[in-house]
Amino acid sequence: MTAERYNPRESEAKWQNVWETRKTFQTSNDDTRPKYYVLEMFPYPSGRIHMGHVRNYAMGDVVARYKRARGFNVLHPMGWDAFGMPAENAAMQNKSHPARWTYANIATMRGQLKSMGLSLDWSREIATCDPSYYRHQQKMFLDFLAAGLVDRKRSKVNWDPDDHTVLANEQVIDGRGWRSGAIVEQRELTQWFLKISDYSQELLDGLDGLDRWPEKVRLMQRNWIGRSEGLMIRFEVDGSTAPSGITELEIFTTRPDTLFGAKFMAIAPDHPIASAAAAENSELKAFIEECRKGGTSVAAIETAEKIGYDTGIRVQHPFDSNWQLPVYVANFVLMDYGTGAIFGCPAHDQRDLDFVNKYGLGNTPVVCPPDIRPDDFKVTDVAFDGEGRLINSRFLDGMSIPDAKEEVARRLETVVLGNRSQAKRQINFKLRDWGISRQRYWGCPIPVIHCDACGVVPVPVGDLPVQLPDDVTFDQPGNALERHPTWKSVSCPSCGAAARRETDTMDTFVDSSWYFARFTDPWIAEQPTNQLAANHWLPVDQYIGGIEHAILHLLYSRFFTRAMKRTGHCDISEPFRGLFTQGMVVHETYRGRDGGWFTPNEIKFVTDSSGRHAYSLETGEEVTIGSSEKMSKSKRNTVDPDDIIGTFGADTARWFMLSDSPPERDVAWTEEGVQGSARYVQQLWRLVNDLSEFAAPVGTSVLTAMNVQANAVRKATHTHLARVEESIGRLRFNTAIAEIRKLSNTLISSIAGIETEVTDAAVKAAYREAADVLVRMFAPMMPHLAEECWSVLGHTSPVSESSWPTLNPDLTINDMITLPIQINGKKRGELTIEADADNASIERETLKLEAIQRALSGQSVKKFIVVPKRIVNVVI
RNA sequence: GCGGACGUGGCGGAAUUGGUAGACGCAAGGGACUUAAAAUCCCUCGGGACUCCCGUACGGGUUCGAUUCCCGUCGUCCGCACCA
Repeated sequence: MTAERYNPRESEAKWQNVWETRKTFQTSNDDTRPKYYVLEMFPYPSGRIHMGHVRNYAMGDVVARYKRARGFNVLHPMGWDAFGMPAENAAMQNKSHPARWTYANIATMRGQLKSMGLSLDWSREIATCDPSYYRHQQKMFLDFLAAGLVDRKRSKVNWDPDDHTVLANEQVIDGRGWRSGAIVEQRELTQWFLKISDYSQELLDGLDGLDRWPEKVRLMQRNWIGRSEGLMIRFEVDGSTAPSGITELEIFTTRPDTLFGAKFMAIAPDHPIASAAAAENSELKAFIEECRKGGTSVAAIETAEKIGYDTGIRVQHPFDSNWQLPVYVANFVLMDYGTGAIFGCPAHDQRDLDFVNKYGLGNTPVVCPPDIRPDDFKVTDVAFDGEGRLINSRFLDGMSIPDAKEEVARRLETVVLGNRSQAKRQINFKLRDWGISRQRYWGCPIPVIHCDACGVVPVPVGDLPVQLPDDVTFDQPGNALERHPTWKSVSCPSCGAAARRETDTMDTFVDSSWYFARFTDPWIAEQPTNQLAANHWLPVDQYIGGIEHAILHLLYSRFFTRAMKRTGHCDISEPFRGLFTQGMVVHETYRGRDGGWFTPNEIKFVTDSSGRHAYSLETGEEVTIGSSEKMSKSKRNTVDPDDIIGTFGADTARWFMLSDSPPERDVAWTEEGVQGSARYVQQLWRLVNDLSEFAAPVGTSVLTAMNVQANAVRKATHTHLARVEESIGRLRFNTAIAEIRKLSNTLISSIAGIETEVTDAAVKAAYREAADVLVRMFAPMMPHLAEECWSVLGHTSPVSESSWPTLNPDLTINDMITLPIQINGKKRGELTIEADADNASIERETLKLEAIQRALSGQSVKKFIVVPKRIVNVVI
């Protein structure tokens, strides 16, 4: 009866082979079952997989295996986000080639992923650095160009001085490059842009429909898109105060209601009027220089002191020709938002208030809070931006803010200034166009040619792909394509004259903006997508990845899918129907007295009455146990998945990753926790072996349970099955695991008393059912162990090919239930009664309870509250 | 500064979404088996003045009933950051 210990090393390799031979996880595009597309964010081939990958792919695999068992045709592919800077850095260090480094890493990591036993369709594997992938990206770039979705313009860009390349706005975090961490500089360059801002409103509206996305991510995208409604107003310039030719100043405001509180105008240092005025004023010129210098450094942004310079220019107030306002150049006004000019109303805008307090321009409140008398309302250091009624504003007095906004808009729309309305309603967005030019070698070449005569000429589709040359060197920084001796030189496709290839490559976020579509038919050579397959499989039903892509990747993909729709590559707009963002894997940190970090492998632990202590294995020195932080090389708190899988097996690693912590939260990797999971693997193995001896043969049907014991087993089986289904459905893997453990605990106690054998047919049938259900329940989490158990139970085909157990809802309902009885909301007793008892009998039986009688101590009952099947509350 | 999330035993967390707070696990303590260890099994495990009372950061409110809803305070974490 005692089975040998389960040996994960042998079993896992064995079953991985079986799955591969049987092509269990290969997915056909012509399958009539309902489709389900589950995808985890594909990895960057950095070298080896880390615990974050293990967690991400374990979760995706549970979903994939569960949905497959439930009868869906599941698409679960894997690929490589293979272009990018680290490959070039590695090539530079090793005097090698980025491709060699990348493909070697892919081979290693593919092997590691396979050792996890993931139910992936490897026949669909893609790598974005492969010409068979990026040629299609080039084709789509040309289609986007033809459709007017691409722009080439000279603009101020974020320059990363370490990586020698440009970064998109989304890739600048706290003034630093997202990858290099270098402080980003501003440079003026001609760059390629994808016109994501054309879709600002659509991308914003689309968020409302993404009800299976985390609210947090939707909010972040909403803020990033940054819609605001307001009014563009042109102020007439007093010609006697301004350089010649300047007649008006156009501003954007969301608070036209506060126009009578205006104290000054402010324009950005790069504003054309500022430049014009600076041409005649060297002091102003110096001030503008100063603003530019300070503008981008982290320190300058943090201190954010508001400084300004009065240009001497004066403008007319739109509602009072006798009222003039001074025009300042101010460092806090941004040229690339709105018109690069504002009017300042200090009483109701903190920034403007700081500014006037510094330059002594005063303030006039024009919106009065509801609970203050207008005469008493003064603003000194804190601007008021709440609700209220208009004051000190002539014809607006007494109005609400929305009414006043409307009134100002209505009036100024009808005023004509220089042949046009003085004001027009305007919606602005923070979202900027997506700069995709990168001055790097290891990326997808932008397929255009520059001809002196014809300008920018697209590469003819027949000439695609524009392939990266192999003979490149990385002995110096910068773009290897730029210094290649011949690659650039081509003849113009249009006129045949000597011309130059574009040497910029695409941002790697372009590569990841459509890979999910390519997976639906990665074989098609003529087109980026097979429309039929793409429209069938997309959107991705469940996408799983890290929160760090909340804006970058997830916003770009939403845009790119719309652009693909517009250019006829697919017929959907939203790529990801359901999104789940998983938490990080964290680990304790260990630090020696000298501040050096220790890896978990270099530590031994001692727990005594004074608590848990860590000591260096080598020197015996006591080491400080620090907080749990994201696993990182710098803090040396990493654990290598290979070691774990080698020691405990993939199932243990997967199980541990899914238990305890809710998936969206960080999980702390602990040695004790892993050992707990490993123990459970053996416990299940013993249980299933025992059950196989007591259970009826495979295929014995359980029609009726004829006795109490069989019935109890069946009820436990179906009750926990129902909860596991519910938990997996909500991606609550931790509670699914708790329910599986409850069932196995129940079964362990149930068979504990059995001495020799079971003779009762009903009980044998119930154990057969319980064992078969149990194994299929944990199969998505621990697929290898499940296969081994399934086979012990006498099944001949793999559990990965069998269907999910059928729930019998009748067995989750009890005839008798136990209701807690409260008196005035405090629990005083319990009542066990028929589940279908009516309220009258519940009340009658409640009053018979001794504990209740005692608690009542003769007082009369005011009210009886019976919540069916939940609780009884007696109010006295 | 603006926006958001969260706060439950020694620890990770659960609570059918307003109905028995602490499921499941980790750690710890006690015991059995063993020459011993590992493995395994059994018991205890929020606090207390222990037929009862207190307890879900703190203070209030709504309710028959609040971990859950509302208001305020404190704390932690995250995102955006001069966006007019």
